[in-house]
Amino acid sequence: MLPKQYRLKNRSAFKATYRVKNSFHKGGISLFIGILKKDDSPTKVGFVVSKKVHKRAVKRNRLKRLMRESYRLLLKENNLGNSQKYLSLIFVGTDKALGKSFKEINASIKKLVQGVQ
RNA sequence: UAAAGCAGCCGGAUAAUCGCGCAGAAAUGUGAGGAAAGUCCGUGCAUUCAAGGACAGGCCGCCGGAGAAACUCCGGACGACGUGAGUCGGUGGAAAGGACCACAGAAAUGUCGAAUUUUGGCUAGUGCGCCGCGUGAGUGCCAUAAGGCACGAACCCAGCACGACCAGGUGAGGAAAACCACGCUUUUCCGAACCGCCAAUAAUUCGAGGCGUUAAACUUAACGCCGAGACUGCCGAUGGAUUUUAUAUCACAGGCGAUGGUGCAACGGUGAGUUAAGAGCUUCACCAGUGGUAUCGAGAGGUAUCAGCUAGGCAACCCCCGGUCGAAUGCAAGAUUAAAUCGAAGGUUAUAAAGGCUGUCCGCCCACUUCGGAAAAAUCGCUAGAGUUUGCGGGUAACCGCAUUCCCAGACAGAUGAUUAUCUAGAAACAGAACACGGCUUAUGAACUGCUUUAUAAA
RNA sequence: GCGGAAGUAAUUCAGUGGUAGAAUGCAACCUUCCCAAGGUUGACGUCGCGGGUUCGAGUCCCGUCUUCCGCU
Repeated sequence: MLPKQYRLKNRSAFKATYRVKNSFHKGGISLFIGILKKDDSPTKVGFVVSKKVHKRAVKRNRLKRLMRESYRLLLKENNLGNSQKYLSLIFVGTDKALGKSFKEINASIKKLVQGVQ
């Protein structure tokens, strides 16, 4: 789990990020990007796995934790590239990403983050 | 030894690195389950409403006990299944009444028709088909890893038209819509009441049919009664006919419904007696049910005996009986603080309308009431409880009592994770708290333990 | 978290405890010089799954799985 200042909270913040309609897809994971930053506050991140992806909470939590852990490691290495210019990011997991190992998830997240212009 | 039955145990461990929630000033402590699941029952807790009355309605259903309660648990009774250990059971009433019992069968619980009373009903259907980010076989194109895009029969379907026939018609009054027309207008819908028709049930009456008795005298009358009942079935006592006068024959009257057959089920069953053959025979014996009595048991019920009553199934269809339930909404309940507040409709004299009294009606209440939209922050509720561990006592048990010990998640885009190595078993199943608790149901990996039964072998 | 509905042929839908149906699609044949349309015939079903009640269950009762919808 990330520290609180990096977390995207609040329903309206999620709505605003989706409304920008700037998204990339890779390996069953979608990345939604919000608007550009104006001040120095840290980039906030949300992780979403819908109930439609799988019925069981354990499988959904597993995917969310893997995505979160992968992002945390990249943040720690300071290897996030241009993505830190934006105010908010949302990673959405789909049924294709379900059941994949940490290595595969990590590769997808890395490509997504470094592909941001 | 093998195969079964019942019960129990466990729900990964260790190390390194990088992380998260909560508490705390910090050090540090602590952090998913046996089912946290399904939401199938039952509680607590919270808010709103409840003058009163009537009627509906839900749930439960062998007996005793436990429990806050329960579609809960324990012990027992009875029934069913199993060689057995055991397992399963929504298990009151069919003699208050109604419905249903296909096919087969003579017949499925009782003749047929009409009238009156009562109750219910009085259009089915066919064709064309709006809308729709509704469902969508199939087809085409692009990509060929997944897939994406387009077309799309048919169905659902607002509505429109036609409308057979087994009977519908008149219509006070009310509502909505339309207008060069504002009307004693037109159209559509609802509809009290009346007339008529159809169906059903019960009661009564009448008729038809059948049987018996009596009378007349040869097909009628009077009185009484009425569940049906196949077969070239069985019988031929009684009455009759025939002529061969008999121990005969008769698709004659009549007697019988045993037997055969149908079916899930045929009016308790089996055997004897009686008889012309038989039976439903106030005949006898045994078995089953039912009722009475005695006795054992706390009771469900068991046993014995007498009566001689015999009653189809279905209540997991309606119903009856007994018991029980204030209703609604669920912690996103709700409380406090702060901030913000737009539109539409009806009423504002009274009535009406709308709203409330949270199943319905009567009855009562109200003067600001209803509906829709937008925006949503913090704190509390929130976890010490029908609690956990161990021991003793009571009880067959469920469970209860006393003592002792411990404090053991509390989030709000939502914590308990990732990687590597070793081990059990080269790969650990099912599965993640969201107010709490008691049950039920379902999912689930590997290894192990105890008791019991049956079979086989040996001593 | 709470509440409601559905599951029947390849598809969309009927179905009063008693032999599972309709339309479209599919297959074969007829018709035509050929195709379409039309006509005739046929295959299509564990009534989501598992128990129970009943002589008999798609229908009644219980459990379970899946899908969809609504409230917040």
